[in-house]
Amino acid sequence: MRIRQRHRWDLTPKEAMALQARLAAEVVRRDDFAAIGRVAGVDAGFEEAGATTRAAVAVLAFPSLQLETSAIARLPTRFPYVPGLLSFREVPAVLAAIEQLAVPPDLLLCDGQGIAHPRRLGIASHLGLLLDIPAIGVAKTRLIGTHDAVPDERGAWVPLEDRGEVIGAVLRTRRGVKPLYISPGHRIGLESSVAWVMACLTRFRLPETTRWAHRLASEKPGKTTAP
DNA sequence: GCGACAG
DNA sequence: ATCTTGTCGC
Repeated sequence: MRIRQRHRWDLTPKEAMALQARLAAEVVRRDDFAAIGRVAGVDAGFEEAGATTRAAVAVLAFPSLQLETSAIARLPTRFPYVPGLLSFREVPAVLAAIEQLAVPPDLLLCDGQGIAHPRRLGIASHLGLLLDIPAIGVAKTRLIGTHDAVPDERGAWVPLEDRGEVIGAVLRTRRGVKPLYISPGHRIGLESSVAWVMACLTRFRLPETTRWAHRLASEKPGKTTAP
């Protein structure tokens, strides 16, 4: 799919923060999509001690959750990891990977936060906005916000709050494991976000989309089901 | 000034 | 994220 460049990427951390504040106003926090038959997972890994960013997108058919297609892109890393500015480090490579897809996915599950972010523009919101595709943030740990204890029952969740606003959900995807931090990215509400993440789970802590994307972005090459 | 801090 | 072996538990 072709992607329209909406802004530059060679920004200073200060400029990046200002841009986030502007883009956040455009994020749609309610369901805005029709039938979803293809769900994609996106993630990034690093090679050569961080000099190269390797992004991957894995497209799964829904509801079968069978891998339909995937794409990988490698780009020179040009932004440091700064809490709150993760998208400026990973999104360029992710866009390069998604650009290789013939058909755009109907829903994106991103590694990281959606609106559960200081300026309400985590990587899932930023990516969803740039592609104009519904997106959900699926993070393994917390960036901001407070919450109560999560019942140790698969599917149980409690609201994640910040400054008097509910910005996400802390979801137990499996008994006995650390919960996931789910937050709307773009064009989807909180309850739906939780429901879609649950719908992409099988027997593991992470949804299949995320597992595939992470594998493609970080697994050492040369590994194959050899006899 | 002192912690917290997605990947 | 990444550097890395064995080990505890279902």
